[in-house]
Amino acid sequence: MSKNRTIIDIATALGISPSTVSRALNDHPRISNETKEKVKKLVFELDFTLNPMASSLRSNKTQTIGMIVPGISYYFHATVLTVVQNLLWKEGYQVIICQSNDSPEVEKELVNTLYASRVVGVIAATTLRTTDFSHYDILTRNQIPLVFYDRVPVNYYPAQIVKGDDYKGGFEATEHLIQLGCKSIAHISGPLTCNLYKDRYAGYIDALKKYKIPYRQDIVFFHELSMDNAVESIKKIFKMETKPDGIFTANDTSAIGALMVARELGIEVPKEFKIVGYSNDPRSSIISPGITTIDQHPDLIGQQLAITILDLIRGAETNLITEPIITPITLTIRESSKA
Amino acid sequence: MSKNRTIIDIATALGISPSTVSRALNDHPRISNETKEKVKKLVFELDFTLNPMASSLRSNKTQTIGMIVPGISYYFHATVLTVVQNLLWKEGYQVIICQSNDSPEVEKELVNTLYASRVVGVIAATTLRTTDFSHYDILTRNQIPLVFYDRVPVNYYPAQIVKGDDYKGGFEATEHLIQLGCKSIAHISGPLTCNLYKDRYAGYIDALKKYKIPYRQDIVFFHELSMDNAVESIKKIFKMETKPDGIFTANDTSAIGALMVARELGIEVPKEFKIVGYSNDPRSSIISPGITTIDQHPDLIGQQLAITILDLIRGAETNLITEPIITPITLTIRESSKA
DNA sequence: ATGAAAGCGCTAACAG
DNA sequence: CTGTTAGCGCTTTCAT
Repeated sequence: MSKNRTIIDIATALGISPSTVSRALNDHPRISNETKEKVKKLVFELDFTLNPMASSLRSNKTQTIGMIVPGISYYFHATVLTVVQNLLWKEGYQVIICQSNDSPEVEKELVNTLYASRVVGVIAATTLRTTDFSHYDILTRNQIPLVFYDRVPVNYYPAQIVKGDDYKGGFEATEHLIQLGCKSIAHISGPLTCNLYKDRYAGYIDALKKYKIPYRQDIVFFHELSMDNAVESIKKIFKMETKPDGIFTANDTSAIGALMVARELGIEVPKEFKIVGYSNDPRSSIISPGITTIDQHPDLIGQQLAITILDLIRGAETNLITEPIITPITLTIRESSKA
Repeated sequence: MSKNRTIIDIATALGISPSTVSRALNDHPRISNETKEKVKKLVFELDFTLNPMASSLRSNKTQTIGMIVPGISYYFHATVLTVVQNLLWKEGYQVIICQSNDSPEVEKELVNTLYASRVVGVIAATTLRTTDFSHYDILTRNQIPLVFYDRVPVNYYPAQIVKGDDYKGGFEATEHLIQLGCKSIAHISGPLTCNLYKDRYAGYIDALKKYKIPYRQDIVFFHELSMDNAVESIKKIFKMETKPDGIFTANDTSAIGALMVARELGIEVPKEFKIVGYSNDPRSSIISPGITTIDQHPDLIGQQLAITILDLIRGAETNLITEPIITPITLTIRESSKA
């Protein structure tokens, strides 16, 4: 194991002091350009890098940003992660990705570990069932910038929020079905404790109101958005006397479930029954008929997250938390909702 | 910002020395159980955690493992990452995930940065075009455990390898088509510089040989496995005088492409043309007809990776590199290859 | 614009 | 089994 070089090696080689080398490397203003260049040249030649542990220990600051997601492999989060990680890496930050596996207990532990690791910022999508956010207090209390995205606190919490326009998504999905002539539109929603479903549901309701379509409680479902649950609900729908002629589901898995049940029962989509999902999961474009869905543009959300956390970290003195940042959505029309 | 507690606070509160606290916390063998418990109790009560920077600086060891992947959002890698990250986290390691975006230059930079970060181990899937692996030397030269998976060095390189059984996958896919009665089987492969495609291709060849099916150069394609490339190749196939009656593609995207072209041209799958893909991408089960494919069990690969890197890290003194570890694959039969 | 000196919080010899 | 003493490599006063 070749012993690592230190700042002292650079200093002695150049006949200057370690502090000067340190300052040169950190672009300290009161160091002559001449010295800076001299130092940087040698550092480059020797392929020297500062020991990040030593820097962090001394300055009590890391270059690490924590990111908490329910799971890496969900399409939406994977895409957000990809963008965030790439952008922050370019800015010299390590991103440490943590998975809550949708467990509030694990989430709590993750926050503590991230805090103990002295991260300089945290980006988090909470679990579906997190209603108490006090385990994040340790961050806010210590002025560690915190940005929530996607699944965010429903009530006030002193952290920045970045999220897709779920209300608009719900509204446009429903309006689209109405404009296609649907008279009775079912809805599969997740639990209303989660902002995502609350907002999409609100959009659904308001679209119905706008077009004076009566709300039918018997065709609106609230449950975890798994395939099994979806299939069960859809089957109920198709057994009703007055069947709905369309459905808006709060995720694409449920929409796929709806399509499968319809196929099984010989109900023609979109002719007899129209479907709109949510998220633009890759599967929704592959299945036939393709499923109309709301694209949340996870890449845009990722970009916004990177920008936001960097702003907060760099301007940490001033309190920069603003109103929630809402990113746009796009209704993506496919065969499942053609006229 | 509440000042963080140190080991000294614990020591003075308990009337012992900081080194004893340190040793107790690190489960040093020559510390009395009594003292250990006393220390751990207080540490628990105060919610104290060691400053990882200080520990790392002093011991010149981190608790960080680097992982290099082409991209987080590829289904296969996302699944592997999920498992690896969860398992290593449980063992007290941070995983720092890096994306090469399939660029050898970026990959090189990542290795250097990980080395500079004093990671204690690296897990890597190289880019499709990495043929020179010398940028990994900095790790092996400094005895930092290195495990390649999926895309691995084709020639000898002194690092552990974990990979799916690509040869067998290629063989079984092809044999399956033959047993279904196919007389002429096309193949879409990636570049043979990459072990994945080399091995799958070798399996294809050997299955043909075993069943005495002549190799037709005009129906075997080597190119990047994108949808566009696949569509182009398949169109060529269907224009031929003697059309093949089946195809084995080295990934699922190409298989989906094949299915789409067939659908467009009114060629019935599986009746006239049978398709087998590779990877068991979620899309392959959703599309209709469902696509027969080779499941690589990314979760098993992830488990094996976690076990392997931990072994290497913990037994770093002895050189533990073994022959490549080959994980099993499973032929997953769907409608695209029914008799 | 630069240097000298102190010390971040911890672990590891070296004692005993 | 435990305490004492040195640093790990860097940044940051405080000097000049």
